[in-house]
Parts: sequence; structure tokens; C-alpha cells
Amino acid sequence: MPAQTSKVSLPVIKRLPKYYRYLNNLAADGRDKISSSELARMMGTTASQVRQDFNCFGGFGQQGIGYKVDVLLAEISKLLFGSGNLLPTILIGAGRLGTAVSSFISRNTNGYRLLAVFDINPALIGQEMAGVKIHALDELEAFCAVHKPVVAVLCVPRQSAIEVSDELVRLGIQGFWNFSHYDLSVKYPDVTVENVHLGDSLMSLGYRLRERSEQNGPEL
Amino acid sequence: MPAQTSKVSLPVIKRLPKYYRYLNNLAADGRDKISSSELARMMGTTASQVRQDFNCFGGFGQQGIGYKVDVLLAEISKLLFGSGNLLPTILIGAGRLGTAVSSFISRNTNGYRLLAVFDINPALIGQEMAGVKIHALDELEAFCAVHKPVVAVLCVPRQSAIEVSDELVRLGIQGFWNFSHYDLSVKYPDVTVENVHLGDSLMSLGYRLRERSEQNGPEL
DNA sequence: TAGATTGTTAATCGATTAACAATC
DNA sequence: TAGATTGTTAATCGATTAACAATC
Repeated sequence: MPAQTSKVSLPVIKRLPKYYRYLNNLAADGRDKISSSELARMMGTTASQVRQDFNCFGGFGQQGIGYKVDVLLAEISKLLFGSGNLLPTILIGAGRLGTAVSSFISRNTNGYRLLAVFDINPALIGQEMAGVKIHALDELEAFCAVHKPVVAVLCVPRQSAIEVSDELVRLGIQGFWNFSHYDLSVKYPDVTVENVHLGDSLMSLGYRLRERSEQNGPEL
Repeated sequence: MPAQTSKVSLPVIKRLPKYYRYLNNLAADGRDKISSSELARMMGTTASQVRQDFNCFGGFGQQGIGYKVDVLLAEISKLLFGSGNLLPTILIGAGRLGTAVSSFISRNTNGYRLLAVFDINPALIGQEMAGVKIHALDELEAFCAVHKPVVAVLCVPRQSAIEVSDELVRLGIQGFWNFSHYDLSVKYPDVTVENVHLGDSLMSLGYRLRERSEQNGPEL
């Protein structure tokens, strides 16, 4: 059975966390109702898109009134966090990026539970990060057999990612939050991958800035 | 004159760094020619898209032969890095994320030049990061007047981002690499923004994983 | 020449936007 | 009721894919 995609398309999925953020802000401000047009104005999108998005997961608004903030929040939370079970997660790479990223995983607001960190640097092994122990990479197989992590976060260089991802998939990892410059999805089409290629992001910003300055004058 | 967008569309721009990476790998492997179909197979895309993309910036291939790797690399480098002038950049926020991110900016491969780091934490001010000094946020205005940074990297919490972005725009910043949970583009439509919302990225991965597990069985 | 591969146009696909009837 | 706003269908837009003539 080939991976059947739900009726919620990828662009909509990517927008869900943004809705979630804005609705949380509204709730914090004590707002209880919001119209698609006001939300759209705040978020820099269109009322059409907001309604289209909300309808695709059936969140009921009230015609003539708008949407109830708490209902929407509950609906979107259910989508993003399911039944509330946290996804058991391991982090590979305890360098600077791994250090920064570990706090996102262990924040109790994102739906993950950090089980352990792995690294090859002997100076780090045995220390703690974000409340869990840093293990030697050698212990990966034994650890996974016992704790069954579902998600792996890759904060290692390209070459290490190539080497470790094979083993992770073999050990049952179902999803990657991938910061390495290695494209996992080509090799493992059945694994869910979210890439964060910081270098790529920075380069494409550069393109857009230089393109703009060409129009305005050769300042850069 | 309203910001006229070039003929290179945003989806293509976002793919440029990926082409750049793959072509560098090919060059490192000593390959001098590549066909659109082979490149597409490696990258997990289609030959049509590769040719369509390459044609939109006029990179000449050779019919019957393919593309010369060095020509393509030169062409894409020119697009990504322009004439080679590095973009003068400041980093706001010297926390864990700022620390990790600073190395991306000061890598000489991305087209940026890190001028200084700013923070409000007195314990950090005066120290060094990625080879530059950490300044007090108070000094921002004076520093910008002298050094004219073009890009600001925001590694601060949402509330600080709200406060500091206004001043940065006023001081002439033209582009943001934005890690804060604050949507700059709504307020400053004329500024080029590249958002990296790590929390959003993590949440949408969670959605996709839970969606998948619903189809395969209620394991999570 | 024959085979391969590009450049480019046309067809398809999907996402966004617009419109409007339903209804609170 | 009148005004406002949703739910939903239709129209538009743009990006991706397919096709094929040009040509190395």
C-alpha cells in the first residue's frame, strides 16, 4: 500500500504552526472570536486562504460571527500533537548546533520527548545536555533496541550523516529532523524528513538581496 | 517603482543552493559533464525541472552532450554570490542559537561577512564570537552609522525581535535572517526576510509522523 | 549518420484567489 | 430584518511535467 496522503496538503500542513502561534497570541490577549479577514490581515495572507485552510480539517466557524479562538486552537492542537503522546526522540551530534537544537526538542510545547544525545567526541560523552545523557555513538544500537526512538535529529556534518542514517533507518527510526547537508529523502523515500538546510537558507537570502540591489543601484 | 521580481521565481531561487551543492560534489568527484536526467535522478527531481530551471538563467548546455559542470557552477555561483562582494552582517543574540548560527555567517562559503554580535547579557559583552566582538545592544545605532551593515541575523526571543527590528530597519538594514517567532514581513514589506522557524519546522514534522502512524496502526 | 540530450513549447496539475449562496 | 461572515464552488494563476523539434 503506497503511502496515501491525507486530504491536508503539504502547504497547509506547513501553515498550521503559524496559525497555532497567532491563535495562541490571540488567546493570550483575551480575544475569544476572530474573523478570517482579520486573521488574514494580521498574518499577511488572504481571508480566502484562511477559510479554505480551516475548512480542510473541518474546524467549524460560525457564519456571520467568525471563529471561536479556543475551538480553533483545540482543533489545530489535535492536528499538530495528536492524542498528546510525545514522540520519543534522539539527537545525533552534540556540537554547537546540536546544543541549540536540543532545547527545541525538550521544550514541552513541540510534541517531542528527548531520550538521549549521541556523539563521538570523548570529551562530551557522559556529560549532560538538555537534561539527558550524552552517549557514545557505539551505544546507538543497544539504546534503540531498548528505548525505541521514533525520531532522530541529525546535527552532524554531511559525511557522518551518510554513515549514521543507514543504521538509524535499520534501527527503526521513522522520521528525521535533518540539519545535515545530506538529502535523506532520495535514499529513504519511506522515511518522513524535515530538512533545515541553514546554509541553503542563507544563500538564497543572499540571492534575493543582491537581486534587489541591482534594481535599486549598484550599492553592494 | 514597485519591487519588480526577476524572471527567476522563488521556487527556483530556493533550489539554487541545492544545485550548487550537488554540482560541487560532482566537481569534487572529478566529473566534468552531467546530463539533466542523471542530475535529476541524484537529486530526486525530474529532468524537465532541471532543464527548465537551468534555462531560466540561460546556463548553456550542449545538445546531445549535457551540461559542463564547471560552466554550471560558475553560472550558479554568479547568481548566488554576485560579483563576490560579501554582505556586511550583524548578529543580534549571542545565546546558544546565535552561537551555532554565527559560524554559518562567518564561513567564507556563504557570501556574508560578520561584522559584530550584539547582546544585552553583560556576562557576554566584550567577549568574542566567531572572531568578532560581542557588543552591548546600546551601541547598535553608533555601530551601524559607522559600519553600514546590510543584513541582520535575529537570534532573540519574539518580544526582543519586535523591539529591535524597528530600530534595525530605521538604521538601514535591508535583509533579515530571522530565527525569532515574529513575522517581520507583514510589518516591513520592503525588507527581504528569510525565516527559519525551528519550532514550526519541528511541529509540522510531528504532524506528518502522526498522520503516517494513523494509517499504519496506532503505535505512537 | 544515428543516438543522445538540450531548449522550448504545450499540457497538466495543484494551489491560491474570487465569488456568492447559505446562515448566523 | 439587515449586516456580517462562513462554507464551498468556480476561476485564476503559477509551477511542474510531458513532449518533441532542434542540434551536437
